[in-house]
Amino acid sequence: MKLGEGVEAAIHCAATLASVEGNSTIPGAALAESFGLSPSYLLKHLNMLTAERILESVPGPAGGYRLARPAERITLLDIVLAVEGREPAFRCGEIRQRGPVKIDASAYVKPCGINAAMLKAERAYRAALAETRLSDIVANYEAEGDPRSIAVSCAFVERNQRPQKSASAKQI
Amino acid sequence: MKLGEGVEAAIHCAATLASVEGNSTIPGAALAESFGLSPSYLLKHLNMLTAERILESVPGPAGGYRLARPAERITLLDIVLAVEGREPAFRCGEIRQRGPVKIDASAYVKPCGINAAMLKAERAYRAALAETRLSDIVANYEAEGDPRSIAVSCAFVERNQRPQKSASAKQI
DNA sequence: GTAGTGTTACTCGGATAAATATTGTCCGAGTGACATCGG
DNA sequence: CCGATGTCACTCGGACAATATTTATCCGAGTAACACTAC
Repeated sequence: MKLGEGVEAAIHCAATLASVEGNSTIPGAALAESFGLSPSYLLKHLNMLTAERILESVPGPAGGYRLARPAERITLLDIVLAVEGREPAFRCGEIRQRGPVKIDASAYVKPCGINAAMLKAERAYRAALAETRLSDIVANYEAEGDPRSIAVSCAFVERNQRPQKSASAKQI
Repeated sequence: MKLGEGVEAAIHCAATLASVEGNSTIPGAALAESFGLSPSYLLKHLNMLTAERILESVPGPAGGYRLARPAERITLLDIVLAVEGREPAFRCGEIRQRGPVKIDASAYVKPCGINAAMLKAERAYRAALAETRLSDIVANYEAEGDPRSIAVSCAFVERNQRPQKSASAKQI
């Protein structure tokens, strides 16, 4: 029961990208510096977000990342699943069948009750994450956050965002 | 977002121990053989359950493990936390403060909104696990499970359970 | 026959290696901006 | 002065190590049962 450290970085980056205007982009290196992370490693996570159609990447000079769709349509669940993988945390290895006493497989057609209970809990977890949209995170930050912190964030975005000419982005 | 494989083994072992009568015990080696696991490794997990007062261990010949309290008072959350640790899966590293632009720490007294959302989801996860008691697992298995599988389980318990003389167990 | 005693075999428990996943780093492919050159 | 073109610098993307965590194994400490001996 442990989430990778990259999840936190991915969410922060997505929240930052939600603040850029229009179709501008921010380079991954700038995001990494903003959070004190290794640029090369952060790209790995941003890459996963791009593969899941949450971010779009623009190559070349003045390139970078931007949200692939409005922040209202991106949930925390989308980001967590993109970074950590879609498979559930609890994987039933069906160890009840691995004992020395072998009986017919037809005795195990019903799903393991333990597995069912664990998956039910995970559904509750994912449902809670799906309730929170990225726009909620940004709105809450702008409403409740400290003015000084907000000023720093806005200055960072203003300084690093790079406008794009064409409205359509690279679609892999 | 990945649970260790030992969680599944721990829950299965606890469910098996819930079926023994009185204060009898089952050796860890027998449980390991029952699920096709390494005996020495399973003991590591059973040890954690013992440290958390979920199981009791009886040393010496005719020793083994048994539940430390009735199955009605043991939840899946108890077992998961014992094996995986109590700390939450999402640990906020406060990377928002680690950027090159340093401002006063008083700007970050309010908890990070991202952290709050992630912890809220995790509370939902734990609440769902806390709703399921070990006795529910056993009852569901006895009601819905295949008769052949139940027969194998009962035979295993009958064959490996070892009655204890004293009613009080070792309290570490 | 019964109580005491020494041995023994069985249990758990923690310390020790191997395997795997995660984290971190590096270099290459691709692309658009920019400067230069020609008309 | 305007357009075409070649170069270049900047971007992302995937391949390559280092570290941390998880998994697996081994050996030792402890304990109660058992057999044996003495009474």
